[in-house]
Amino acid sequence: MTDTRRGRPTMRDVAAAAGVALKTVSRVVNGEPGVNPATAERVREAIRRLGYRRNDSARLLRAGRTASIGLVIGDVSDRFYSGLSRAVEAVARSHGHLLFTGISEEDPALERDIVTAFCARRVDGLVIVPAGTDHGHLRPELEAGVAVAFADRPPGSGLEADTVLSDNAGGAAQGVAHLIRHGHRRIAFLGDSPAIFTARERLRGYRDALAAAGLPYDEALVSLGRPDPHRLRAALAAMAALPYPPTALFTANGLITTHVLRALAARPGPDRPALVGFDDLELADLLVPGVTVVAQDPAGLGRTAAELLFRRLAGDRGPAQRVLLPTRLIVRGSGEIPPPARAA
Amino acid sequence: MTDTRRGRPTMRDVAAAAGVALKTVSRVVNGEPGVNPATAERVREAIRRLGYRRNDSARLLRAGRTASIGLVIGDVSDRFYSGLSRAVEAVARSHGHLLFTGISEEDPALERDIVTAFCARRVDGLVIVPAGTDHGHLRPELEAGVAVAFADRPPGSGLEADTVLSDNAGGAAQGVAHLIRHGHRRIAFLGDSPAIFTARERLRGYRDALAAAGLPYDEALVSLGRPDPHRLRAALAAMAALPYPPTALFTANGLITTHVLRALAARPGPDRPALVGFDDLELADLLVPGVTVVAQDPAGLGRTAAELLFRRLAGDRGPAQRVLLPTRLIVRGSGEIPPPARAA
DNA sequence: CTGAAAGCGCTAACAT
DNA sequence: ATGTTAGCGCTTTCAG
Repeated sequence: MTDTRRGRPTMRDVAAAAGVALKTVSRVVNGEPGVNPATAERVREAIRRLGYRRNDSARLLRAGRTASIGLVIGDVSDRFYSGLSRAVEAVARSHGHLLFTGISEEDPALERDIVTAFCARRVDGLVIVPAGTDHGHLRPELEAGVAVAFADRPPGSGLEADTVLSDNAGGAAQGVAHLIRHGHRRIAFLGDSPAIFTARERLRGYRDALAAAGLPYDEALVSLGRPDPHRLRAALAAMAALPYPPTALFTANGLITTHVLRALAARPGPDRPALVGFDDLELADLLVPGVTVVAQDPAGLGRTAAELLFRRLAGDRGPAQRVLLPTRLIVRGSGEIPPPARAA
Repeated sequence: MTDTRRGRPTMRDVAAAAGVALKTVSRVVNGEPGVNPATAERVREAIRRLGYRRNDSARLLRAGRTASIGLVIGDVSDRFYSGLSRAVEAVARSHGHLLFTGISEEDPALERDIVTAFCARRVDGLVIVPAGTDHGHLRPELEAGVAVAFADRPPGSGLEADTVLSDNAGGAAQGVAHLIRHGHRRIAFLGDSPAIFTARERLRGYRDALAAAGLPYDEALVSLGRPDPHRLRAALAAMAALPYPPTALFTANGLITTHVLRALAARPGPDRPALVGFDDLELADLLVPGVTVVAQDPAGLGRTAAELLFRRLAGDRGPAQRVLLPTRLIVRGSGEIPPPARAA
């Protein structure tokens, strides 16, 4: 009732109320030594009466940093991104930083807007899962001292920055080799658009595994493009109509795996192809057969990227690091279906 | 090379470089009228040369707001929360606000810490999915003008604030009624701890549906507690050992549904109970049978809460609103299994 | 059209 | 032990 002054009480108000100087209030608020206990109590009393809370934005402006970092991802509602986010948030918290989250919808222009907005707020650092391929606009920020770490995909345009990736090629190779080990010789690859780094890497792993087993690379067994149900159904139908259809499928990301599983369920046949997917799925163990996958570690990507970031913020000036996180093959049944006798 | 002055260039630097006053730079940067085009060009040139970017944190300190809001959720890596987050982010963006995300891990103390940290930064508003039951600490913030909206669960301790909820009781009643309609008379309820608002509400819906059908409420068929696999398996076993075991299950949240599905899969019997779950699951359509669920709309909760928040920020001083969002029954098979003949 | 001065809320540096 | 001054980077008066 007394304080209908627009807005919240400031240190100045507290000082006036307690009959001391501004700086004394500051000392009490920050627990600095050199304040007479009685005075301190008077100040605390005033703080309580006025409901004073320190304004950290103002404090940090003075300090020249913001104790906040920005995270840019494609879509929180995706399992992969949300696992990554959670880890970044945890690391940020443990370092006393707040986290801004921005969603790029995998749109390079939007990603750039978000990054710009974060930098305008002077975030101390950025963790980016890049949608764009040109990150030249970040160079001035880097030079100005903003720490940047990339996760899941490397930055474009030769920017030097810490980067944490899954072993996409190795994981895909592992998955394909698993199918080969189970007797398959005609293995289809259903992947995302080759414009996407991880998609290219996984395709590379597929080719590596084929080559290592002395199997030919057959373009008719490879379909790349947006993870669209129609496109995938058409691709599967085309492959099924081949003289020697594939006996196994490698689906190169989680969304593709689910769409393909739906397509297979919609057209149940006697010779169900084996399937190994990249990315783990919730309930994958409850499907029949269970879905064998190459799982990556989204939380590990986020945690590692954030930790690299804070190492930079702590003063590390070493050369940019590139960390590769291993993947893990989870055997559940779908990848162990043998090829039909006549096709083996 | 020229500018090794610690930190980034400021308006003052630009002014010096362009040979104008600070205020003129401010005018150019903010597109204010009343600057001679030639002068403006000189300023722009200096901005380019120095790589100047306005510091929004400083600008906003002056403006007395932060153009940011805080979101407090239990766990981004949960489907429900991530859908909600995504919606809140979108609304924040559309209003030119940045979003801080804080993860409470459903821990009231942590929630409070996060809220306090957000308020110390002077966020303009908060969207909270409350874990705590006491939100008295928010009263001063509300009085200071911070807008607050609650989502999914109401605030504790009689705080008056906009709240958006799912129709938990109605949805649960709908799911249970569906089972009753399919001939079930002994329906188990497997729910979360009654300490949780949504768990209580869903239990209420269960009882309502039973009452509406003239069926008795049998405590032996109700199990409440943490969504722990062991606890749930034990509960299911105890119910199966009853003289008249349940012929259908209502699982009151997504996690419980998945644990129960796993338990049922591990012990396949002839008389598989029907099942309806609260919360939709990814791949629920691909299980056999498909999982019938009562789906809520996490994005709707987030969007609505954020919109209410921005309405407040736009000046709405009306009484606190409470919005109830409908749920939707999705029929997929598990909820339509009839009771065994002898039990009907 | 342009600029000087004051101040947002706070802290660091220096008095007293 | 306490207070004064200056200033973080910007915008809002108000004067020229």
